[in-house]
Amino acid sequence: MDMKIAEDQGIDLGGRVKGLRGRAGFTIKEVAARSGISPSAISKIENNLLSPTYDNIIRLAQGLGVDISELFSSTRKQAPHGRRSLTRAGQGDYIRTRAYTLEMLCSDLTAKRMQPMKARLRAHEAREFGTLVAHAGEEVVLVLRGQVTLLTEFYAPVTLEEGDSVYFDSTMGHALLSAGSEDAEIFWVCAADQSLTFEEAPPDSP
Amino acid sequence: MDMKIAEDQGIDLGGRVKGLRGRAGFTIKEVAARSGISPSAISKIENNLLSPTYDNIIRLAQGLGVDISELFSSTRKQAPHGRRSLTRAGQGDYIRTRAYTLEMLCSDLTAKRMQPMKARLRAHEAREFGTLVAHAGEEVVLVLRGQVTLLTEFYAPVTLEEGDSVYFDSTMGHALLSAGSEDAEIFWVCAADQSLTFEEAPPDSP
DNA sequence: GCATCAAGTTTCCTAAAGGAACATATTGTT
DNA sequence: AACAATATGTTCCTTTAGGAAACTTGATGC
Repeated sequence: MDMKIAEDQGIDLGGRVKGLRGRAGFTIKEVAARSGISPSAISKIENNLLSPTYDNIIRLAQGLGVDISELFSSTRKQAPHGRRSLTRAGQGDYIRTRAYTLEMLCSDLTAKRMQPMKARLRAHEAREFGTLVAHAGEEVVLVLRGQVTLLTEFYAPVTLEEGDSVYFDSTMGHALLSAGSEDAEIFWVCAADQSLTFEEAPPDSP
Repeated sequence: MDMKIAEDQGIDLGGRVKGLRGRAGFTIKEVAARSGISPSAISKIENNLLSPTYDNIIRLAQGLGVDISELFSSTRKQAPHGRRSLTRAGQGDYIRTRAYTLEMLCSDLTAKRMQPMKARLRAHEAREFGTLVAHAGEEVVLVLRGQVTLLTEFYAPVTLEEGDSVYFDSTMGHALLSAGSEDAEIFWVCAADQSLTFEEAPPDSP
């Protein structure tokens, strides 16, 4: 008696493959011919008797004529429903970098889609900053106090006044400076691709 | 004499994993602990000596803290690189709903990962609001002016003062009210997963 | 210098992937 | 009903995935 695999993760690749194949109107043989995988292996995959390797996952997606993401939980891991985190003014976690003093907000929540911060911009000149920073994701900035200069790789510098907001792609090099004599303060939200989803991956031990 | 695999498809999973791991600052052992895969297997994967199975691909992505699509080349949702949008104070697009007056910011950019808004909360009583709203995504709120009451499905109401911020999962029913006598004003960022990267999957019909 | 510890690799072995051929549904045709 | 037809499942077997532990390699003490 063979044991089923992979279903214990709640993924059910087999059902997904069977569904995609059925919707496309292919037989197992056809998918086998189109993918280069043997019919027997495809049958086993559909019955969750076999966990295909990386190479065969790529071939299988080709054979089914679907995007690879269709073979993985397209319903992205649903974040925990119903979380809430409150940070009172000034009560965040402070981090001091070369150019910024950051107050990380709601940092008790992990695996967030966004990271909100307040920042004091201590740099007033571009040279204080060094090179522009670039990383995956997108950012929103609202000026809370003072004037802010936004430097970006592909645009001329622009100065923001209190209440102004800006949205930009952070894969583009960027830096924020105080434009006035005082340090400016901003509200800053970053959306990162790869939120640090620290999740245990415990095999269910019976 | 071992042969390399998978590279013949031009995918180079190993290099990709190595890059992702390096960027995240993990050691092989750390990824092993986070993923539940043995260090030796991860080493082999990085050197293209082993093609991981479906289950281990999922675990590996978890261990690296990245989305599965990061491990496949084809499925790169291309975010436009280098966009920037500026909205001066008061110059957003105004939308008036039953309980809010919203100023949509940076609305000239489409396919954003986040939607920033300013909102005036015109409702002062829960009954003015009706039922709680719930939708996919996560939200950040910063109180700019006045006092705000946040009603949520699973928590007791809480009152926020100026400068306070809150993060919550918007799949949980929620509503925002002005707690003081004046209408409160907030900065509001919503992250929705609208990343509908749907691709044609045309079977070559004979 | 040697000892030590950490990061990564290799070896050895077992358990699982996956192909070829066979076995069993399932469906249509007379 | 029997008989083809094809579609799917199973068995047997070889190759490969992947874990445990031994082995490099490199950096840091003493």
